[in-house]
Amino acid sequence: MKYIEKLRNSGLRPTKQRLQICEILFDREKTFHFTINELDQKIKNKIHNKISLATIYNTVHAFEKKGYLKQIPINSNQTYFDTNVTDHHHFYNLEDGKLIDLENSDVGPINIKKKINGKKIKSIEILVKLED
Amino acid sequence: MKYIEKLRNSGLRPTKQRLQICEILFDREKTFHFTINELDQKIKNKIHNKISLATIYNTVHAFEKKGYLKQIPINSNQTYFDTNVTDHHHFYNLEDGKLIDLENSDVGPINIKKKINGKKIKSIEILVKLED
DNA sequence: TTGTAGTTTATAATGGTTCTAAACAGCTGT
DNA sequence: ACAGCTGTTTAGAACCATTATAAACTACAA
Ligand SMILES: [Mn+2]
Ligand SMILES: [Mn+2]
Ligand SMILES: [Zn+2]
Ligand SMILES: [Zn+2]
Repeated sequence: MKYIEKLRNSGLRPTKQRLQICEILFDREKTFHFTINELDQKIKNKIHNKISLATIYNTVHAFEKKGYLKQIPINSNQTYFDTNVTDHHHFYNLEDGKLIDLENSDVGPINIKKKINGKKIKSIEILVKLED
Repeated sequence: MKYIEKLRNSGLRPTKQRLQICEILFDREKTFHFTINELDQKIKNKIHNKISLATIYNTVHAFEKKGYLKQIPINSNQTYFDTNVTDHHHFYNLEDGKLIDLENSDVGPINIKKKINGKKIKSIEILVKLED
């Protein structure tokens, strides 16, 4: 399997559950934006054995900590995660709650003129809300 | 009281509780960013009668609906609200979870080049995360 | 003053997330 | 191959911000 090495190199044991979750999360062309519940549904549809919800939470947080996933700041009752861990921006479709990536080339240069003493910028994220 | 008219004009009855919450929220020079719990604490410190937590939630949501407050998209276990309802951006201090306004003059023009068919942009918000 | 609709309140319910602790499984050394 | 260790999975409980409930209360118009 292609994820065994990746997990081992991160200090994570390549368990059956983690490998299956890796396939669902990372075997895709495009960025995957998801909530834990959406991931849980995808797992139920695509694999035959059961993975407990606790394991899904554990795995997502482990992957986040290792830098394979990141959270997206959205006001929702559920936390959104992103398989695209590069610095990038989002469209947020208010109708269906779905996210679309904006690559850096899709956005002109951002100039933050204000400075805060003793602080440095860690990230700059734009959220563009869309309506009909 | 200066808020009685404002509330009546919005179709909200100017109750004692709402007027007291108005004073805490809006009698200030600068933008107030807060969670429900922080507001609850401020209320406990500044007024003598009790306002139930349910009323605080009800009032904040009523004010949000009327456009006197808005939510800020932040990943936190609590929802953040903002008394500055204009379109503006934020610094987010990761150390203490505090928000600082960025006026539009603090940020250069933002150019979103990508278009989504049949959708129009409702808002553009930048979140600048700060670290030491 | 009286009626009505809007509001407040204590309390329960909801639901996403985290915790617990016992069973289980991957890995290292023998 | 086996033992032993430690990391992982799991069901279920706990947590806690938020929302729902429904009864008491209140603003206000008639
Ligand atoms: Mn996390
Ligand atoms: Mn709301
Ligand atoms: Zn993304
Ligand atoms: Zn603000």
